[in-house]
Amino acid sequence: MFHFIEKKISDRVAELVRAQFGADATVALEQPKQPSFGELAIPVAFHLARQLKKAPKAIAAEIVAALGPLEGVSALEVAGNGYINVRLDRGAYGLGVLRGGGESLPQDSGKIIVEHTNINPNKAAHIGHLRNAVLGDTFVRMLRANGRTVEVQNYIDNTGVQVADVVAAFHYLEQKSAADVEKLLNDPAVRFDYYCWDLYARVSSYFNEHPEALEWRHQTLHAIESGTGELAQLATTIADAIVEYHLKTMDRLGIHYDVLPRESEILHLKFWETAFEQLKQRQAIYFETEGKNKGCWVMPASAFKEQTNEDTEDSKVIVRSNGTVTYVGKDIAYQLWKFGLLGKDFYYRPWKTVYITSAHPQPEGGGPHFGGAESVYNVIDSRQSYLQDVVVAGLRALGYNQQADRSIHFSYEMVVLSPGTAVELGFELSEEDKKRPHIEVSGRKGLGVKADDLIDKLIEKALEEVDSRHPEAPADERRQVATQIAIGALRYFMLKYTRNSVIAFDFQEALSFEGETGPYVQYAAVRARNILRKLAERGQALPDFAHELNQAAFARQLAAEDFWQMLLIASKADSAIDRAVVSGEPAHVARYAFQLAQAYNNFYHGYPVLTEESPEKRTFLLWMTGYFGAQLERTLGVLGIAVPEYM
RNA sequence: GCGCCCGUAGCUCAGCUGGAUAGAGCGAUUGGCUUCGAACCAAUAGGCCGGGGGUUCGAGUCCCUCCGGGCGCGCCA
Repeated sequence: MFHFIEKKISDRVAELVRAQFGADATVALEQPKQPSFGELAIPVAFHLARQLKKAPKAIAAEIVAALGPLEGVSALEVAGNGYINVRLDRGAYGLGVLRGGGESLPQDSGKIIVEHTNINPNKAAHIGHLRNAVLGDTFVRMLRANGRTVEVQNYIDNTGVQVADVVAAFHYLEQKSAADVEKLLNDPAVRFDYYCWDLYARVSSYFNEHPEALEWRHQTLHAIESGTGELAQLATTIADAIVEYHLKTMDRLGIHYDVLPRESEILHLKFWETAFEQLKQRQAIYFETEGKNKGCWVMPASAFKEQTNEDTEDSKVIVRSNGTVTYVGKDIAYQLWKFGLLGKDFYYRPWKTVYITSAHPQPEGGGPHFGGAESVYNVIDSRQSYLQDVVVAGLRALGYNQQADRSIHFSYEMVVLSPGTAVELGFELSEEDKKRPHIEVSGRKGLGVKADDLIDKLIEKALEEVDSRHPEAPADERRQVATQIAIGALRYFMLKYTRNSVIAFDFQEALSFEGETGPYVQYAAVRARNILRKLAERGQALPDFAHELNQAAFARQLAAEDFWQMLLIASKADSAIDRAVVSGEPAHVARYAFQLAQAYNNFYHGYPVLTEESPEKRTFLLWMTGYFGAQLERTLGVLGIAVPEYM
């Protein structure tokens, strides 16, 4: 509702400013510093002051005079040095909310692809991957809540070095056959992704000590690329198994995908070759004949760097002198496909719970269509921004400027461990590491907190609490509630930080259920439900709000400043989500959820609903309870957090 | 060396395209359960917004510079 009014006023003022002053000022609305100033502040007079060479205060007064009465607005006041403060008509506003006025505004504008998770299928997922997946998934939910059409992709690099290393480790280091690995996979006593986690760390350190063993990697990569032989078979088995583990881990967090595009298909369907032709034709890349990049196809640095000293040394190699393509090259091809610009498509088949790409036509034919989006968000950590710039430059060099503008690197900072946490996990730190403010999570070193371990730990902690509060409840139900709380805590923890803030992971903070946490918000939602449940238990029916609450009743009840402020906050969900979408910042939604919960907890504490004696007030309080509850649940839904039956 | 990010309360972080008196949570101190269950609420203390210049009617926010920290800059992905 708030968002609706906001837009209406903003549009109206912008129109007037154009007509009255012939100026094109952006009419952004602000929240007044103090609630007593009103509900909205329009600072437009300040922006006009410079152009018109007039005092802001005078301009503001002119605008107010020209504006006349506005629907839903009870007063416009010039305040401070030139603010226009807006006071809303409380009765009309309350009634508008009750009638569901302007809640959702459908605004579809073409398909948006969001790619996230993208974990190398060679080991278990860790907290760094969790941040990626939770950010991506929440952004998807935000977009959908905003009325957009979204396709979720999780890219699987099943033919890369990381997979090859684990394959080599099984084959050369452990001397295991494909049958042995198969046996290991089916052994219920073995967590295969955890096994690979250790194995990957082991082989990485082995490579460090025995550089000559790197030949294993080359052999394996070669075998994987040819797609035949035992090593290739082993790679497929391992990568598929690990991907399945990742899907299960993410499923615990409520994270799902539409399609899993795989590197192997990009290879076999020759996506790169097609892109290569385009790049050569448009002269986006050139064949280097001298210098250190001699014999390579390179992209000139001027394509992706702001300023360049024309030094060819800065160019980015796309095709190596041995004829193989780099990761960035493949990524350009993949990005072209996402926009439907490659002129090629994958084949798809259902696999587990999603669609996965295939190199061969499927018997049923038809099938789903993926890719061909209008804009693309790649959720990738900020360390890869340089490479993402190169990919975008590739699109631009091909003349796809619009698509380049709509290729968004949805970047975020990494998750690191405090030295204390690293020690707690049983890692031995070098003297150098101990001095550092934090330690980078490293799959190669096997240094990190595994996603499933953290989830399990959170569930156990939540379960202790649930057990002591609800000993009478069935055990499986208690576990269900504890799981929802644990996931709520984890998702919120990953979302409360803005994207470009480094998260220094700390168990104590992550395991907290109090204060600014997911469970705090869940608790508020549960409390609202409890009141309504209690009402039903007493055999009382919910009033017919539309019938019993008219504008005058709302005006009377909302005259109380407390109620008015509470209703305002509760009605700002759309506004908060929209702002978060525009700024690409899921943390804004998390923050709003917390503020909403705070407001509700105040309401809950200050105004006993069921014992209220005044009939009108009681009806109003019940309505507020329902509305708060609905807004809390909706916001939590956008955050991917469930509301437990009880807490 | 070049590029990007960060520096705000003891700790962890917000602060929307520059706007009115800089905010939360945790921790600390104090108070509140008579079940709409306290995973809560209330109150108090705590700040040269890293330093210095500048732009502006107005700067935590923009520009320059310095200091401190992180991350990139491969014919790895």
